Amino acid sequence: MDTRLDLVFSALADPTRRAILTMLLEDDMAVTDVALPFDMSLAAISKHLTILGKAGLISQEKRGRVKWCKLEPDALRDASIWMQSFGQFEAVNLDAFEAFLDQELS
Amino acid sequence: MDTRLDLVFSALADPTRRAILTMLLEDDMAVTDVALPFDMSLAAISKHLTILGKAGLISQEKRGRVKWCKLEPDALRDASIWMQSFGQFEAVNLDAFEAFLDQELS
DNA sequence: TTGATATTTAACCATTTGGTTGACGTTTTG
DNA sequence: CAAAACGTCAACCAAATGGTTAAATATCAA
Repeated sequence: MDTRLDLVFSALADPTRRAILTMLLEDDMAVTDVALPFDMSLAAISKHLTILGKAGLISQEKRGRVKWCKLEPDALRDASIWMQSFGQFEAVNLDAFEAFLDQELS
Repeated sequence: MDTRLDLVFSALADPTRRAILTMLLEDDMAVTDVALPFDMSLAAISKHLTILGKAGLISQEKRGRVKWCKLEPDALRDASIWMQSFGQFEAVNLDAFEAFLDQELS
């Protein structure tokens, strides 16, 4: 019986899934388009999206034959709060965020 | 080749390991004492501590026959930044975000 | 020195994970 | 209608994960 926190952290533990979330930061996307930049089958991406969905990190809505994926950043809140309890982290460092984005997108 | 972020998030994905970190929030502990509240062998706890150590979330120092475990909250910083960024900039598109960054950094 | 305490290592096991391919059901398009 | 596009499902596979027990290695105490 996984808790929500288990699901969120293990979803985030995979670099492909983090890359997907980063892509969705920009805009909602169809499954096929999400899969495009990855050297991996569509079925594999579909599985990753299911995992992200079960963790609550994205939602998926089917319109016609296209299934749209949408980031649900609220799901990160509990996990973020959990982590902050461990440290006196300063407010988000934007330089660091930019550096991470670059890294994730490369 | 795991990145640091992979290691941190997958370390956090296990409830036993999160519980260990919570215990260490209070004080440094010996391995045996860490293991005490868990219904699990000492060897299993030892493995969990190794995983936490490789993620940089704890450090271990041996004094005599006792190995002390110490929380290293700095390791959470990058992961925390990564997560907070999603929560904070949910609706942003990258163009707007970059414009915001330019303004912020000038 | 002998024995107890602290911890890791090795071998093993079941389950989960992350990937593949191919077949399948829908929806759109020609 | 027939064909293409979108996405999932099922079966399979190798590797990783999380646990076990038993043996091994240090260190401390009597």
